[in-house]
Amino acid sequence: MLQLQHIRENKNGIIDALKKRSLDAEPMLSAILELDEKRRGLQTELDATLAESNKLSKEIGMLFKSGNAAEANALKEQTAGLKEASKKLGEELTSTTSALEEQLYQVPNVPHESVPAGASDEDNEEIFREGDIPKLAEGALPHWELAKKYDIIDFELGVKVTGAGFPVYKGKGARLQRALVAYFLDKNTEAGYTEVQPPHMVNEASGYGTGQLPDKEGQMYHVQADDLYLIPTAEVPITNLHRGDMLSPEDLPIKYTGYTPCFRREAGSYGAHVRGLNRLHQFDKVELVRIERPEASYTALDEMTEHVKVILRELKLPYRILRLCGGDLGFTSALTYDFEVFSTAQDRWLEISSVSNFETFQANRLKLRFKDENGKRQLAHTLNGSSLALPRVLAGILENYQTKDGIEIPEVLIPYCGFDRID
RNA sequence: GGAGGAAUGGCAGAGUGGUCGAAUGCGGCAGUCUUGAAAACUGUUGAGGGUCACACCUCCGGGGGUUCGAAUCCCUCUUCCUCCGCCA
Repeated sequence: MLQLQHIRENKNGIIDALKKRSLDAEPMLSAILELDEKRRGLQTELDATLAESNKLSKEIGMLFKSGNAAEANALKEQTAGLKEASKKLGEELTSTTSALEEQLYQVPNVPHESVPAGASDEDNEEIFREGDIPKLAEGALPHWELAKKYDIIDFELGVKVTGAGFPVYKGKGARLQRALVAYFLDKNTEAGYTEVQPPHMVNEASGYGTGQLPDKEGQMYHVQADDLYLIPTAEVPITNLHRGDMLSPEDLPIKYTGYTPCFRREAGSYGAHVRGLNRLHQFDKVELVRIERPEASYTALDEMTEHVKVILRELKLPYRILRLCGGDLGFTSALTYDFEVFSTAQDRWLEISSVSNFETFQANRLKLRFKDENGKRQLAHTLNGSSLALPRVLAGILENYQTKDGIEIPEVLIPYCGFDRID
Protein backbone atom coordinates (compact mmCIF):
# COMPACT_ATOMS: atom_id res chain seq x y z
CA MET A 1 0.00 0.00 0.00
CA LEU A 2 1.34 3.39 -0.95
CA GLN A 3 1.71 6.01 1.73
CA LEU A 4 -1.00 8.66 1.66
CA GLN A 5 1.45 11.39 2.39
CA HIS A 6 3.51 10.30 -0.60
CA ILE A 7 0.45 10.44 -2.83
CA ARG A 8 -0.43 13.89 -1.54
CA GLU A 9 3.03 15.17 -2.31
CA ASN A 10 3.88 13.37 -5.55
CA LYS A 11 0.64 12.63 -7.31
CA ASN A 12 1.93 13.44 -10.77
CA GLY A 13 5.21 11.62 -10.33
CA ILE A 14 3.33 8.50 -9.27
CA ILE A 15 0.97 8.75 -12.22
CA ASP A 16 3.92 8.99 -14.59
CA ALA A 17 5.70 6.03 -13.03
CA LEU A 18 2.58 3.88 -13.08
CA LYS A 19 2.27 4.42 -16.82
CA LYS A 20 5.04 1.83 -17.07
CA ARG A 21 2.49 -0.65 -15.83
CA SER A 22 0.19 0.50 -18.61
CA LEU A 23 -2.01 1.93 -15.92
CA ASP A 24 -3.71 5.29 -15.91
CA ALA A 25 -3.76 5.98 -12.21
CA GLU A 26 -5.10 9.48 -12.46
CA PRO A 27 -8.76 8.68 -11.63
CA MET A 28 -7.75 6.41 -8.76
CA LEU A 29 -5.39 8.87 -7.18
CA SER A 30 -7.82 11.74 -7.56
CA ALA A 31 -10.52 9.69 -5.87
CA ILE A 32 -8.09 8.81 -3.10
CA LEU A 33 -7.08 12.40 -2.49
CA GLU A 34 -10.69 13.46 -2.46
CA LEU A 35 -11.58 10.79 0.08
CA ASP A 36 -8.53 11.68 2.09
CA GLU A 37 -9.56 15.29 2.26
CA LYS A 38 -13.07 14.32 3.21
CA ARG A 39 -11.76 11.96 5.86
CA ARG A 40 -9.57 14.59 7.42
CA GLY A 41 -12.39 17.11 7.46
CA LEU A 42 -14.64 14.62 9.23
CA GLN A 43 -11.88 13.78 11.67
CA THR A 44 -11.40 17.41 12.57
CA GLU A 45 -15.10 17.91 13.03
CA LEU A 46 -15.43 14.81 15.13
CA ASP A 47 -12.46 15.81 17.25
CA ALA A 48 -14.01 19.17 18.00
CA THR A 49 -17.31 17.56 18.96
CA LEU A 50 -15.61 15.08 21.23
CA ALA A 51 -13.52 17.81 22.80
CA GLU A 52 -16.67 19.73 23.65
CA SER A 53 -18.31 16.64 25.04
CA ASN A 54 -15.23 15.73 27.10
CA LYS A 55 -15.18 19.18 28.54
CA LEU A 56 -18.81 19.01 29.61
CA SER A 57 -18.33 15.58 31.14
CA LYS A 58 -15.51 16.86 33.24
CA GLU A 59 -17.58 19.78 34.43
CA ILE A 60 -20.42 17.45 35.31
CA GLY A 61 -18.03 15.29 37.26
CA MET A 62 -16.76 18.24 39.24
CA LEU A 63 -20.27 19.52 39.94
CA PHE A 64 -21.31 16.14 41.28
CA LYS A 65 -18.23 16.04 43.43
CA SER A 66 -19.06 19.37 44.98
CA GLY A 67 -22.63 18.24 45.57
CA ASN A 68 -24.15 20.48 42.97
CA ALA A 69 -26.46 17.87 41.46
CA ALA A 70 -29.05 20.20 40.06
CA GLU A 71 -26.58 22.10 37.93
CA ALA A 72 -24.96 18.87 36.84
CA ASN A 73 -28.22 17.46 35.63
CA ALA A 74 -28.87 20.63 33.70
CA LEU A 75 -25.53 20.22 31.91
CA LYS A 76 -26.33 16.62 31.11
CA GLU A 77 -29.08 17.71 28.82
CA GLN A 78 -26.62 19.68 26.75
CA THR A 79 -24.61 16.58 25.99
CA ALA A 80 -27.40 14.79 24.17
CA GLY A 81 -26.99 16.78 20.96
CA LEU A 82 -23.24 16.36 21.01
CA LYS A 83 -23.60 12.65 21.46
CA GLU A 84 -25.88 12.41 18.50
CA ALA A 85 -23.53 14.48 16.36
CA SER A 86 -20.44 12.52 17.27
CA LYS A 87 -22.16 9.24 16.57
CA LYS A 88 -23.15 10.41 13.13
CA LEU A 89 -19.73 11.83 12.39
CA GLY A 90 -18.11 8.65 13.64
CA GLU A 91 -20.14 6.52 11.27
CA GLU A 92 -19.35 8.79 8.36
CA LEU A 93 -15.70 8.73 9.27
CA THR A 94 -15.65 4.94 9.40
CA SER A 95 -17.30 4.53 6.02
CA THR A 96 -15.07 7.17 4.44
CA THR A 97 -11.97 5.55 5.88
CA SER A 98 -12.88 2.12 4.60
CA ALA A 99 -13.73 3.56 1.17
CA LEU A 100 -10.34 5.23 1.18
CA GLU A 101 -8.55 2.05 2.15
CA GLU A 102 -10.38 0.07 -0.46
CA GLN A 103 -9.15 2.49 -3.12
CA LEU A 104 -5.68 2.53 -1.68
CA TYR A 105 -5.48 -1.27 -1.86
CA GLN A 106 -6.13 -1.06 -5.59
CA VAL A 107 -3.01 0.95 -6.36
CA PRO A 108 0.05 -1.14 -7.20
CA ASN A 109 3.55 -0.24 -6.13
CA VAL A 110 5.40 2.47 -8.01
CA PRO A 111 8.00 0.91 -10.31
CA HIS A 112 11.65 1.75 -9.74
CA GLU A 113 13.17 4.13 -12.26
CA SER A 114 15.14 1.31 -13.90
CA VAL A 115 11.98 -0.66 -14.70
CA PRO A 116 11.29 -0.64 -18.43
CA ALA A 117 7.80 0.18 -19.63
CA GLY A 118 5.99 -2.72 -21.18
CA ALA A 119 2.78 -4.63 -21.43
CA SER A 120 3.76 -8.26 -20.99
CA ASP A 121 6.63 -10.64 -20.38
CA GLU A 122 7.80 -10.01 -23.94
CA ASP A 123 9.01 -6.60 -22.84
CA ASN A 124 11.15 -7.90 -20.01
CA GLU A 125 14.77 -6.93 -20.33
CA GLU A 126 17.46 -9.57 -20.27
CA ILE A 127 20.37 -8.18 -18.30
CA PHE A 128 22.61 -11.18 -17.75
CA ARG A 129 23.23 -14.64 -19.10
CA GLU A 130 25.64 -17.32 -18.00
CA GLY A 131 26.38 -21.00 -18.55
CA ASP A 132 26.57 -23.15 -21.61
CA ILE A 133 23.48 -24.70 -22.98
CA PRO A 134 24.33 -28.39 -23.23
CA LYS A 135 23.97 -30.19 -26.51
CA LEU A 136 21.88 -33.18 -25.72
CA ALA A 137 21.99 -36.41 -27.58
CA GLU A 138 19.22 -37.36 -29.95
CA GLY A 139 16.12 -38.46 -28.09
CA ALA A 140 16.59 -36.24 -25.04
CA LEU A 141 13.47 -36.36 -22.87
CA PRO A 142 11.51 -33.75 -20.99
CA HIS A 143 11.60 -34.21 -17.24
CA TRP A 144 8.15 -35.77 -16.95
CA GLU A 145 9.31 -38.58 -19.23
CA LEU A 146 12.54 -38.93 -17.29
CA ALA A 147 10.59 -39.01 -14.04
CA LYS A 148 8.65 -41.96 -15.32
CA LYS A 149 11.59 -43.71 -16.89
CA TYR A 150 13.60 -43.71 -13.68
CA ASP A 151 10.58 -43.89 -11.36
CA ILE A 152 11.53 -40.86 -9.30
CA ILE A 153 8.37 -38.75 -9.52
CA ASP A 154 4.86 -40.19 -9.79
CA PHE A 155 2.23 -37.78 -10.98
CA GLU A 156 -0.56 -40.35 -11.23
CA LEU A 157 -0.13 -41.43 -7.64
CA GLY A 158 -0.49 -37.82 -6.58
CA VAL A 159 -3.71 -37.61 -8.53
CA LYS A 160 -5.02 -40.65 -6.72
CA VAL A 161 -4.13 -39.39 -3.27
CA THR A 162 -4.99 -35.73 -3.75
CA GLY A 163 -5.44 -34.45 -7.29
CA ALA A 164 -3.57 -33.00 -10.24
CA GLY A 165 -0.62 -30.83 -9.32
CA PHE A 166 0.39 -32.79 -6.23
CA PRO A 167 3.22 -35.06 -7.34
CA VAL A 168 4.76 -37.84 -5.28
CA TYR A 169 8.55 -37.86 -5.20
CA LYS A 170 10.04 -41.29 -4.81
CA GLY A 171 13.40 -42.87 -4.04
CA LYS A 172 16.27 -40.92 -5.54
CA GLY A 173 13.84 -38.23 -6.68
CA ALA A 174 12.78 -37.58 -3.11
CA ARG A 175 16.36 -37.72 -1.95
CA LEU A 176 17.51 -35.29 -4.65
CA GLN A 177 14.84 -32.84 -3.62
CA ARG A 178 15.85 -33.10 0.02
CA ALA A 179 19.48 -32.63 -1.02
CA LEU A 180 18.60 -29.43 -2.84
CA VAL A 181 16.77 -28.06 0.19
CA ALA A 182 19.71 -28.81 2.46
CA TYR A 183 22.19 -27.38 -0.03
CA PHE A 184 20.24 -24.13 -0.46
CA LEU A 185 19.76 -23.66 3.26
CA ASP A 186 23.46 -24.24 3.86
CA LYS A 187 24.43 -21.70 1.21
CA ASN A 188 22.00 -19.17 2.65
CA THR A 189 23.05 -19.54 6.27
CA GLU A 190 26.70 -19.29 5.17
CA ALA A 191 25.77 -15.96 3.60
CA GLY A 192 24.41 -14.71 6.91
CA TYR A 193 20.74 -15.55 6.62
CA THR A 194 19.08 -16.91 9.75
CA GLU A 195 17.17 -20.11 9.14
CA VAL A 196 13.54 -20.11 10.26
CA GLN A 197 10.78 -22.67 10.06
CA PRO A 198 7.56 -20.68 9.96
CA PRO A 199 3.98 -21.93 10.12
CA HIS A 200 2.55 -23.23 6.85
CA MET A 201 -0.79 -21.59 7.47
CA VAL A 202 -1.42 -17.93 8.16
CA ASN A 203 -4.29 -15.84 9.42
CA GLU A 204 -6.07 -13.10 7.55
CA ALA A 205 -4.00 -10.27 9.01
CA SER A 206 -0.81 -11.84 7.66
CA GLY A 207 -2.37 -12.20 4.24
CA TYR A 208 -3.13 -8.49 4.21
CA GLY A 209 0.30 -7.65 5.56
CA THR A 210 2.23 -8.95 2.59
CA GLY A 211 -0.45 -8.06 0.07
CA GLN A 212 -1.92 -11.45 -0.90
CA LEU A 213 -5.21 -10.17 0.44
CA PRO A 214 -7.53 -8.76 -0.60
CA ASP A 215 -6.57 -8.94 -4.29
CA LYS A 216 -5.27 -12.44 -4.76
CA GLU A 217 -7.63 -14.24 -2.48
CA GLY A 218 -8.37 -16.92 -5.04
CA GLN A 219 -4.73 -17.90 -5.32
CA MET A 220 -4.56 -19.22 -1.79
CA TYR A 221 -6.17 -22.29 -0.30
CA HIS A 222 -8.52 -21.20 2.43
CA VAL A 223 -9.23 -23.50 5.36
CA GLN A 224 -12.68 -22.25 6.15
CA ALA A 225 -13.36 -24.04 9.40
CA ASP A 226 -10.50 -22.15 11.03
CA ASP A 227 -10.28 -19.16 8.68
CA LEU A 228 -6.64 -19.82 7.85
CA TYR A 229 -4.79 -19.75 4.56
CA LEU A 230 -2.20 -22.21 3.32
CA ILE A 231 0.86 -20.18 2.45
CA PRO A 232 1.57 -19.57 -1.24
CA THR A 233 5.18 -18.75 -0.35
CA ALA A 234 7.30 -18.54 2.79
CA GLU A 235 7.46 -14.81 2.17
CA VAL A 236 4.09 -14.46 3.86
CA PRO A 237 4.79 -15.97 7.31
CA ILE A 238 8.42 -14.87 7.40
CA THR A 239 7.84 -11.22 6.52
CA ASN A 240 4.93 -11.16 8.95
CA LEU A 241 7.23 -12.21 11.78
CA HIS A 242 7.91 -8.50 12.09
CA ARG A 243 4.44 -7.14 11.48
CA GLY A 244 3.84 -4.12 13.68
CA ASP A 245 7.42 -3.97 14.92
CA MET A 246 9.31 -0.84 15.84
CA LEU A 247 12.92 -1.84 15.28
CA SER A 248 16.14 -0.20 16.37
CA PRO A 249 18.83 0.74 13.84
CA GLU A 250 21.08 -2.01 15.20
CA ASP A 251 18.42 -4.63 14.44
CA LEU A 252 18.86 -3.98 10.72
CA PRO A 253 19.41 -5.57 8.36
CA ILE A 254 17.34 -8.64 9.19
CA LYS A 255 18.07 -11.61 6.94
CA TYR A 256 16.01 -14.79 7.01
CA THR A 257 15.93 -17.93 4.99
CA GLY A 258 13.28 -20.59 5.27
CA TYR A 259 12.19 -23.77 3.60
CA THR A 260 8.47 -24.43 3.27
CA PRO A 261 6.05 -26.13 0.99
CA CYS A 262 4.00 -23.62 -1.00
CA PHE A 263 0.38 -24.05 -1.98
CA ARG A 264 -1.21 -22.34 -4.95
CA ARG A 265 -4.60 -22.80 -6.44
CA GLU A 266 -3.50 -21.29 -9.75
CA ALA A 267 -6.93 -21.52 -11.34
CA GLY A 268 -6.73 -21.24 -15.10
CA SER A 269 -3.98 -22.09 -17.58
CA TYR A 270 -3.61 -25.75 -18.47
CA GLY A 271 -1.70 -27.36 -21.28
CA ALA A 272 1.81 -28.15 -22.39
CA HIS A 273 3.43 -25.35 -20.44
CA VAL A 274 2.14 -26.64 -17.16
CA ARG A 275 3.07 -30.26 -17.69
CA GLY A 276 5.13 -32.16 -15.20
CA LEU A 277 6.79 -29.98 -12.63
CA ASN A 278 6.26 -26.75 -14.49
CA ARG A 279 3.27 -25.67 -12.49
CA LEU A 280 1.99 -27.33 -9.34
CA HIS A 281 -0.49 -26.81 -6.56
CA GLN A 282 2.07 -27.84 -3.97
CA PHE A 283 5.78 -27.34 -4.32
CA ASP A 284 8.81 -26.74 -2.15
CA LYS A 285 10.75 -23.54 -2.03
CA VAL A 286 13.60 -22.06 -0.07
CA GLU A 287 13.04 -18.37 0.41
CA LEU A 288 15.13 -15.35 1.32
CA VAL A 289 13.61 -12.41 3.18
CA ARG A 290 15.34 -9.19 4.15
CA ILE A 291 14.29 -6.13 6.10
CA GLU A 292 16.46 -3.14 5.35
CA ARG A 293 16.92 0.55 5.87
CA PRO A 294 15.56 2.42 2.84
CA GLU A 295 18.98 3.64 1.75
CA ALA A 296 20.39 0.11 1.82
CA SER A 297 17.64 -1.80 0.08
CA TYR A 298 18.93 -1.67 -3.49
CA THR A 299 22.38 -2.79 -2.42
CA ALA A 300 20.62 -5.62 -0.62
CA LEU A 301 18.72 -6.49 -3.79
CA ASP A 302 22.02 -6.69 -5.68
CA GLU A 303 23.47 -8.90 -2.97
CA MET A 304 20.55 -11.27 -3.22
CA THR A 305 20.90 -11.38 -6.98
CA GLU A 306 24.61 -12.19 -6.68
CA HIS A 307 23.82 -14.85 -4.13
CA VAL A 308 21.38 -16.65 -6.41
CA LYS A 309 23.87 -16.38 -9.26
CA VAL A 310 26.50 -18.19 -7.23
CA ILE A 311 24.12 -21.04 -6.52
CA LEU A 312 23.17 -21.46 -10.17
CA ARG A 313 26.80 -21.27 -11.16
CA GLU A 314 27.65 -24.03 -8.70
CA LEU A 315 24.83 -26.16 -10.04
CA LYS A 316 26.20 -25.47 -13.52
CA LEU A 317 22.81 -24.65 -14.93
CA PRO A 318 22.50 -22.24 -17.85
CA TYR A 319 20.45 -19.26 -16.74
CA ARG A 320 19.57 -15.69 -17.53
CA ILE A 321 18.33 -12.77 -15.50
CA LEU A 322 15.47 -10.57 -16.56
CA ARG A 323 14.50 -7.19 -15.28
CA LEU A 324 10.73 -7.32 -15.31
CA CYS A 325 8.94 -4.64 -17.24
CA GLY A 326 6.10 -2.63 -15.74
CA GLY A 327 3.43 -4.87 -17.19
CA ASP A 328 4.90 -8.06 -15.77
CA LEU A 329 5.94 -6.61 -12.43
CA GLY A 330 4.09 -7.97 -9.41
CA PHE A 331 1.49 -5.77 -7.77
CA THR A 332 3.54 -5.18 -4.63
CA SER A 333 7.00 -4.93 -6.18
CA ALA A 334 9.04 -1.89 -7.16
CA LEU A 335 11.76 -3.86 -8.94
CA THR A 336 11.98 -7.55 -9.70
CA TYR A 337 14.66 -9.69 -11.25
CA ASP A 338 13.55 -13.06 -12.54
CA PHE A 339 16.00 -15.92 -12.91
CA GLU A 340 15.29 -18.42 -15.63
CA VAL A 341 17.00 -21.72 -16.27
CA PHE A 342 17.11 -23.04 -19.78
CA SER A 343 15.46 -26.38 -20.12
CA THR A 344 17.16 -27.99 -23.06
CA ALA A 345 14.71 -30.80 -23.48
CA GLN A 346 11.70 -28.48 -23.42
CA ASP A 347 13.59 -25.84 -25.38
CA ARG A 348 12.34 -23.06 -23.16
CA TRP A 349 13.26 -20.91 -20.19
CA LEU A 350 11.80 -21.81 -16.81
CA GLU A 351 11.41 -19.23 -14.08
CA ILE A 352 13.14 -20.54 -10.98
CA SER A 353 13.68 -17.48 -8.88
CA SER A 354 12.28 -14.04 -8.47
CA VAL A 355 14.04 -11.41 -6.40
CA SER A 356 12.13 -8.28 -5.47
CA ASN A 357 12.36 -5.04 -3.58
CA PHE A 358 9.00 -3.93 -2.21
CA GLU A 359 10.40 -0.75 -0.72
CA THR A 360 7.80 0.50 1.80
CA PHE A 361 4.79 -1.03 0.04
CA GLN A 362 4.53 -4.05 2.32
CA ALA A 363 5.99 -2.26 5.34
CA ASN A 364 3.20 0.28 5.19
CA ARG A 365 0.56 -2.42 5.44
CA LEU A 366 2.63 -4.31 7.98
CA LYS A 367 3.39 -1.21 10.05
CA LEU A 368 6.97 -2.43 10.04
CA ARG A 369 9.11 0.47 11.12
CA PHE A 370 12.34 1.41 12.78
CA LYS A 371 13.40 4.34 14.85
CA ASP A 372 16.46 5.94 13.31
CA GLU A 373 19.39 7.59 15.09
CA ASN A 374 17.48 10.86 15.36
CA GLY A 375 14.54 9.11 16.95
CA LYS A 376 12.51 9.51 13.78
CA ARG A 377 10.20 6.67 12.85
CA GLN A 378 10.52 5.38 9.33
CA LEU A 379 9.03 2.52 7.38
CA ALA A 380 11.58 -0.18 6.63
CA HIS A 381 12.05 -1.71 3.20
CA THR A 382 11.22 -5.38 2.66
CA LEU A 383 12.72 -7.67 0.05
CA ASN A 384 12.45 -11.27 -0.83
CA GLY A 385 13.71 -13.80 -3.27
CA SER A 386 13.44 -17.46 -3.96
CA SER A 387 16.49 -19.53 -3.54
CA LEU A 388 15.11 -21.50 -5.20
CA ALA A 389 11.81 -22.96 -6.38
CA LEU A 390 12.54 -26.66 -6.16
CA PRO A 391 10.45 -28.31 -8.91
CA ARG A 392 11.86 -26.24 -11.71
CA VAL A 393 15.42 -26.59 -10.49
CA LEU A 394 14.76 -30.28 -10.36
CA ALA A 395 13.33 -30.16 -13.87
CA GLY A 396 16.36 -28.22 -15.06
CA ILE A 397 18.77 -30.70 -13.50
CA LEU A 398 16.96 -33.75 -14.81
CA GLU A 399 16.79 -32.39 -18.33
CA ASN A 400 20.20 -30.78 -18.62
CA TYR A 401 22.13 -33.51 -16.84
CA GLN A 402 20.53 -36.42 -18.67
CA THR A 403 22.64 -38.88 -20.59
CA LYS A 404 21.56 -41.79 -22.69
CA ASP A 405 21.39 -44.18 -19.76
CA GLY A 406 21.00 -42.06 -16.69
CA ILE A 407 21.02 -38.65 -15.03
CA GLU A 408 24.20 -37.22 -13.57
CA ILE A 409 24.07 -35.40 -10.26
CA PRO A 410 25.65 -31.92 -10.10
CA GLU A 411 28.93 -32.19 -8.23
CA VAL A 412 27.94 -29.90 -5.35
CA LEU A 413 24.92 -32.05 -4.61
CA ILE A 414 26.67 -35.42 -4.49
CA PRO A 415 27.61 -35.11 -0.80
CA TYR A 416 24.00 -34.24 -0.02
CA CYS A 417 22.56 -37.05 -2.14
CA GLY A 418 24.90 -39.84 -1.35
CA PHE A 419 24.85 -40.98 -4.99
CA ASP A 420 26.22 -39.49 -8.19
CA ARG A 421 23.70 -40.63 -10.78
CA ILE A 422 20.17 -41.75 -11.23
CA ASP A 423 19.69 -44.72 -13.49
C1' G B 1 -12.86 -31.64 24.64
C1' G B 2 -14.36 -30.15 30.20
C1' A B 3 -13.60 -26.71 34.66
C1' G B 4 -11.45 -22.35 36.56
C1' G B 5 -8.16 -17.80 36.27
C1' A B 6 -5.87 -13.84 33.65
C1' A B 7 -4.71 -9.95 29.67
C1' U B 8 -2.66 -2.43 31.78
C1' G B 9 3.31 1.59 28.99
C1' G B 10 10.21 -1.76 26.92
C1' C B 11 9.54 -5.13 31.47
C1' A B 12 7.34 -5.89 36.39
C1' G B 13 3.04 -4.21 38.64
C1' A B 14 -1.03 -0.69 41.08
C1' G B 15 -5.53 1.07 39.68
C1' U B 16 -13.43 -1.56 40.26
C1' G B 17 -17.32 4.70 37.34
C1' G B 18 -15.15 11.41 37.30
C1' U B 19 -8.78 16.19 35.79
C1' C B 20 -6.14 8.28 34.88
C1' G B 21 -2.65 8.33 29.32
C1' A B 22 -2.57 5.79 33.88
C1' A B 23 0.86 5.26 40.81
C1' U B 24 5.35 2.71 41.95
C1' G B 25 9.77 -0.12 40.77
C1' C B 26 13.20 -1.72 36.98
C1' G B 27 15.12 -0.53 32.33
C1' G B 28 16.28 3.61 28.57
C1' C B 29 17.91 8.75 27.75
C1' A B 30 20.04 13.55 29.62
C1' G B 31 22.50 15.99 33.56
C1' U B 32 25.22 16.65 38.53
C1' C B 33 29.36 14.36 41.00
C1' U B 34 34.10 11.62 39.11
C1' U B 35 40.63 11.51 35.81
C1' G B 36 37.12 7.65 33.85
C1' A B 37 33.50 4.13 35.34
C1' A B 38 30.18 2.43 39.08
C1' A B 39 27.07 4.17 42.96
C1' A B 40 24.08 8.19 44.48
C1' C B 41 21.09 12.30 43.24
C1' U B 42 18.04 15.41 39.62
C1' G B 43 15.25 15.57 35.35
C1' U B 44 13.14 12.96 31.35
C1' U B 45 11.00 8.62 28.91
C1' G B 46 4.34 4.85 25.20
C1' A B 47 1.84 5.02 20.31
C1' G B 48 -1.30 7.01 16.27
C1' G B 49 -3.90 11.24 14.08
C1' G B 50 -3.74 16.57 13.77
C1' U B 51 -0.97 21.55 13.64
C1' C B 52 4.16 25.88 10.98
C1' A B 53 4.08 25.09 16.20
C1' C B 54 0.38 24.67 19.97
C1' A B 55 -4.51 23.25 20.94
C1' C B 56 -7.25 19.08 20.36
C1' C B 57 -8.73 13.77 19.34
C1' U B 58 -7.92 8.34 19.76
C1' C B 59 -5.60 4.02 22.10
C1' C B 60 -5.29 0.05 29.08
C1' G B 61 -5.76 -7.78 24.24
C1' G B 62 -9.79 -7.16 19.59
C1' G B 63 -14.95 -5.83 18.56
C1' G B 64 -19.73 -4.13 20.42
C1' G B 65 -22.84 -2.04 24.46
C1' U B 66 -24.49 0.80 29.17
C1' U B 67 -23.41 5.99 30.99
C1' C B 68 -23.13 13.04 30.78
C1' G B 69 -18.44 10.27 31.76
C1' A B 70 -15.35 3.45 31.20
C1' A B 71 -8.75 0.73 32.30
C1' U B 72 -12.88 0.12 35.86
C1' C B 73 -19.81 -2.28 34.56
C1' C B 74 -22.26 -5.69 30.57
C1' C B 75 -21.93 -8.86 25.92
C1' U B 76 -18.69 -11.23 22.52
C1' C B 77 -14.15 -12.87 20.27
C1' U B 78 -8.95 -13.94 20.71
C1' U B 79 -4.70 -15.25 23.39
C1' C B 80 -2.14 -16.99 27.76
C1' C B 81 -1.96 -19.73 32.57
C1' U B 82 -3.71 -23.86 36.06
C1' C B 83 -6.31 -28.60 36.64
C1' C B 84 -8.74 -32.93 34.14
C1' G B 85 -9.21 -35.83 29.55
C1' C B 86 -7.00 -37.14 24.80
C1' C B 87 -2.64 -37.27 21.82
C1' A B 88 2.47 -37.30 17.54
